[in-house]
Amino acid sequence: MEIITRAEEILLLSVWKLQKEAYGLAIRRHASELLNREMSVGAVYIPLERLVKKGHLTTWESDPTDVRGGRRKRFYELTPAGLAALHAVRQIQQEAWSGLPRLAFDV
Amino acid sequence: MEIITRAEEILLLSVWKLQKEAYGLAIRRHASELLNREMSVGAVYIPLERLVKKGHLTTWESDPTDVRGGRRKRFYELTPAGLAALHAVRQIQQEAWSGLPRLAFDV
DNA sequence: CAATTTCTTTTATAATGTAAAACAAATTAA
DNA sequence: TTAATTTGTTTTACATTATAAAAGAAATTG
Repeated sequence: MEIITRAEEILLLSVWKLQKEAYGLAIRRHASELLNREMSVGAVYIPLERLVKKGHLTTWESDPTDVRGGRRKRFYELTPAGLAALHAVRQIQQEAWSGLPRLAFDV
Repeated sequence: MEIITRAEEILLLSVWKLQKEAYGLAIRRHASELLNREMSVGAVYIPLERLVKKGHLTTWESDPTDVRGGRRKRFYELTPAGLAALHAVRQIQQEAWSGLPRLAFDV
């Protein structure tokens, strides 16, 4: 199991969280909130495409909506492989954060 | 607060966990166990130096020990800034993993 | 003193992350 | 009906990070 990067983790979780509203700019907004800083456009679309190529996401294009400027969107959805990658990284996190001794300056 | 990468997180946590035995090869062994794969030598020493430069670790050289081949080691220790960076990333993780809806294929 | 072991540093390259610009298509307003 | 505005994606160019592999260094053992 190839371990995903933090950016990939945040993007996969954003797709998961947004459910039927998981398209580029919405994902960017949600991930930016999680990280407490504005992600650039490229920092979202490029990793998203990589995740599709890796099989962690599926993608498709919608029809335009009738809101002002509402052009066609590219939606994303988590695959079982993407979910497995998230579970794998979650497990590593929990292991890494367990059994830590006290620190001199933390007591 | 600049968010650390996953590799940096794993290395900082390894230093924390190893306490007085936190030197290059021992860190490599511990981090490799956490990740379930052998990290290359460069994948450890180069990020460690970066973490020192960023102020997340301090470092010093020991005297040689008297085991076979036991030459001088370079030790590392977590700084308060390094601890703060770990707490920051931990908080982001927990936020990102909360409130996730059920998935069709996970139910 | 040659071989072996432990350990760090360096080098070269691949992969990832990011900002900024360009492009596209829709609605609104003049 | 066309210029401006809005929403959205794609592309480009570059910086940073990750990694393997090789080299270098210093210790003990036979």
